[in-house]
Amino acid sequence: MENQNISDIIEAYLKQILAESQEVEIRRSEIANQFNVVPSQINYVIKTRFTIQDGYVVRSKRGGGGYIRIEKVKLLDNLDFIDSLVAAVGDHITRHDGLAVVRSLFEAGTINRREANIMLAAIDKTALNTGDRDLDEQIRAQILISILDHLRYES
Amino acid sequence: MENQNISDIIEAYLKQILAESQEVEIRRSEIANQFNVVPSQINYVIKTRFTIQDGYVVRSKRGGGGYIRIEKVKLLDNLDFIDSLVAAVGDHITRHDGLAVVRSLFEAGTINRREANIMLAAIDKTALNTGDRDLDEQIRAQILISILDHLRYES
DNA sequence: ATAATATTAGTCAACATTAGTCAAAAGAAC
DNA sequence: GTTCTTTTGACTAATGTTGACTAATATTAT
Repeated sequence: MENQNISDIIEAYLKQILAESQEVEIRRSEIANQFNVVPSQINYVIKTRFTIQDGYVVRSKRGGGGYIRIEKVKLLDNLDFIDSLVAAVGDHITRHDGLAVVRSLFEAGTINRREANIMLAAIDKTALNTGDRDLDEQIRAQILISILDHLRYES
Repeated sequence: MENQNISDIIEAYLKQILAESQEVEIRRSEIANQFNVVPSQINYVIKTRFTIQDGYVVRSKRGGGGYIRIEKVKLLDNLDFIDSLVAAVGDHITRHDGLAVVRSLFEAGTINRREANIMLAAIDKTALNTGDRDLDEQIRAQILISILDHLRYES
């Protein structure tokens, strides 16, 4: 414990605030200054220690009055299931296999029919049609994973 | 909260009036004066926060007795509403404006919070990140229109 | 009526102020 | 000493602020 690196210390600082208040809002440069590190180290801390798998959702805004907001969310009981689907999606997925992923979610009761239809609309050939099949499959994978990550918690 | 930018404050001021009275009419220079900004900042606030995607219609007149009028759009029925959103999306749309479209659907009651979050996940920067901004905006538009078309006959 | 002037709002580009990305360098763990 | 993690900083991107210039409309003078 006496040999903590600075990232661990910043992590602990933020989590201490989160233990009491559900959400922290910081100005990146202020925290960087406070701990005497470069601003981008705050991004590193967030990227490695405040992921959705850890139960945190991060939003930010640039420009005047910009901020980084970290929110503690309640993770659902479906983590292994979501993890397995994320793994199945990988970094490329065909329409056919994408449909199977959505169907799995529906059959598991994770999403209802309306939600399934929205997902399908987002990944069907109307939506994804760049002319480059490989690119379409890549984007389809990213869309699915982005949605799957949102299904990990209540919002 | 402690360090809001002035544009957010002006936005909140206008929306507070709109919450009670359906329509605001301002004199640009008066508001600029009241908040101690240059007049063109009022245009910036309107352009970034009171778009048709957000559900607002803005009319103005120059010259003596000039004004800017902001009206919260009355949603006729779902179909016209979706048509207007499809038109607003066009063939390119930024994340900012895409978010406004989803928010409008939510506020209109066309979709619920869960559905809104799925839509947002499908068009956010995690999902669309090809490295080519123009392409991202094109795909974002296609995804939104694909979903909007589904909502048309589902609801 | 027409022209000149005054009074509004609109546009656009420069500048300012934030956060994000990425890869190289440094350090720690094994 | 090889690999993984952390630290750093140069560059990028998003958003907000400002002011000079333009455009539209109304009012006043002729």
